[in-house]
Amino acid sequence: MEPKKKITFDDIARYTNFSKTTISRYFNNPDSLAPESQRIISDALEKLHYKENKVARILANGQTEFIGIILPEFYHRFFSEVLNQILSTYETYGYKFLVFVGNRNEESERRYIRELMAYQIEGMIVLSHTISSEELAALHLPIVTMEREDRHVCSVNTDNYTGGRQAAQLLDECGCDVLLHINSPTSPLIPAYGRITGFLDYCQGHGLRHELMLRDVDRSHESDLAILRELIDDMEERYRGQKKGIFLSNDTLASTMINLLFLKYGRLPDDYRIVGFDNSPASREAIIPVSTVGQQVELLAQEAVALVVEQINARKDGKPLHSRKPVHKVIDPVLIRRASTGGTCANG
Amino acid sequence: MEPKKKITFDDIARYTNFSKTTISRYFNNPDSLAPESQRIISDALEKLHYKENKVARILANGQTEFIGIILPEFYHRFFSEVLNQILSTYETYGYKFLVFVGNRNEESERRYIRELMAYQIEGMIVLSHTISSEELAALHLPIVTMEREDRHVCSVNTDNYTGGRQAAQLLDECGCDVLLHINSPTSPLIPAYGRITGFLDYCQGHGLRHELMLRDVDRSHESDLAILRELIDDMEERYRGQKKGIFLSNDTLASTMINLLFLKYGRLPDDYRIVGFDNSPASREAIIPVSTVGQQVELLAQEAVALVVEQINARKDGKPLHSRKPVHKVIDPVLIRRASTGGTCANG
DNA sequence: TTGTAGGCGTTATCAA
DNA sequence: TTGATAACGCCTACAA
Repeated sequence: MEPKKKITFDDIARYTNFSKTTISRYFNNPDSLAPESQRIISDALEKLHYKENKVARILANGQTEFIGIILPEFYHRFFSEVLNQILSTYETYGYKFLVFVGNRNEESERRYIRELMAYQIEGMIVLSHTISSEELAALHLPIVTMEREDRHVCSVNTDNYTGGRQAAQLLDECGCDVLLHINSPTSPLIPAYGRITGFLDYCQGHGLRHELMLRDVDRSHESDLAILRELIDDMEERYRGQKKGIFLSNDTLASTMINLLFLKYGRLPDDYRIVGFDNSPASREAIIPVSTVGQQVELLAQEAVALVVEQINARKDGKPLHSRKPVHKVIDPVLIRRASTGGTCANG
Repeated sequence: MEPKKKITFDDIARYTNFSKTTISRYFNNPDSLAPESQRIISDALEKLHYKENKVARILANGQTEFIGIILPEFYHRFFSEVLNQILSTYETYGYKFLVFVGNRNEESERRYIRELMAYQIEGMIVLSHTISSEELAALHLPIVTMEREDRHVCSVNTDNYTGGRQAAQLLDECGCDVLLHINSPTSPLIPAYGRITGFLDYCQGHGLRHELMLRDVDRSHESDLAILRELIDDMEERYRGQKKGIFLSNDTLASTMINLLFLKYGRLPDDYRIVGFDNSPASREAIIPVSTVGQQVELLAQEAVALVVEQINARKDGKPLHSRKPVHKVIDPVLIRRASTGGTCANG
């Protein structure tokens, strides 16, 4: 009962008086075997405690069933949640995931990619952003990116632009006198930039007083505290007595903002309305539940994997990978109204 | 320049007039080649755009450099942070990680394990808890568990018992009249149970008035809110006018408790002292920074991987895996004093 | 310092 | 319905 030596098809073949080929068929095309043979082989596998070896199978048929994942970091819940949802698709597609977290430089990310290629991954999902989509496309591999520059590869992203508009609209409906958007300086090539343009477009289109406040947020909680404190002082001076609608680039930041106001006033003052982005746990668990533009992370992840798998299958059918332009799927955001904008009703 | 066909050692050998063996040596033992030969081969690799194939190498030498990981879930930051830190050890050891999240039943977890074994993983790190350590040990594979029952396999865990004592001691030093510990019903086989015994032992050893409040917390934020509200009412009735030191089983719960008190009183009342567990971002980002028994997650992860790698290496040296009893490494918790217990000083 | 030959455990191709 | 044989791409004695 000690499984010292590995049992191979050869052993099964010898034991059953079939050939290796037949054993292989038992796994890959069982119905081509006589029912009786299937039983015999099945029994032998049991008796000899056979354990399959996918490495050998890969070498023979080229299908690793591996998809590589490269994440930039784990600090933001968004990334760990995306990973969680991607991993969950194992139940649907059976693909296994080789995961790298590339919180370093360009060169180390190239090493990750080289390593992934060496393991013959069939596709890749990229959320890190140091490698250009052009370079990624040159790998000639099914690739899907999320939340990053994606001109030359397929991608799945939240409709950030609509999200930005929704946030502005919600604050507008709350009867705010001035709409503020706090974000970090963002490249127009990155999907999240749409939050800014969506916000601005809505405000301009509706003739709303507004202001874009770009600061270096999201570096650390401590620096965020300092930055937000300063912004609060600034706002209270310049918009004294006016109802301020603040749209922050993520829920953690929004929650921090609410905490600061709470510390100052013992409650969320009535001349403040707050909206975050993501619908992360932070928005639900904040001292005041935060209204937020929710990303459908589960759907994002599912579509990303689906899009990679699609490309993998197309390729198996001999279709060239780049016959058509890259596909950019867009997922609707879901506006979630909570207490930070006056509860589930929208009338402030 | 289209890399249609894969370049193999054969191609390089033909191109350079060396044998396949020599090409192989270039990768595995380059110094056994003449410097001139190295140059020639190196150039050829460049010119032909060779890309290594680790699957073939694995089949030949048996070393996948894969470590399997099974996590129970991703909701608690602890798990995503552990994963993050485990993945980061790639830079140190070069092992790649195949990750499964087993938020389902026993049978699906067995499927994960079977899949991992099929890919010839060299070791495994297990944080999920549906499969007994006995069954894990029977895999005859280097295994390390964390935060779960570990009688028959190696493990790395925080010294939860000491953590429980530290929490109690801190509350004691704050001059609390009564010490409360809120936790969910926990099996004594799980390391986290030590938090309870540590807390109780300290209280009993020092003759402190105390109470253990076991409730079904951690199911969802909403139910946690309801449970904690009830507990607050209960405490305020039974310990009216007394200084209450509350030790909660994790930072998220502690933060929620503080939020509720804040909502009730507009501040953290002076007759409350709060301590959490983990030192997760939630403790820093709470409206009042939460004192906490910090887990050294980076260290935990490093030690876990180190312990797996140790076993892998020992095995390569022909040593039997179970020559000795399983090793249980214990990592010290780090008490972090913050505002929820009156700031960095311990005297309340 | 380099080469020859066999093997790793499957799958694929042709036959029977 | 089943088999024989040659891949798959690399590694490892053993030789030279």
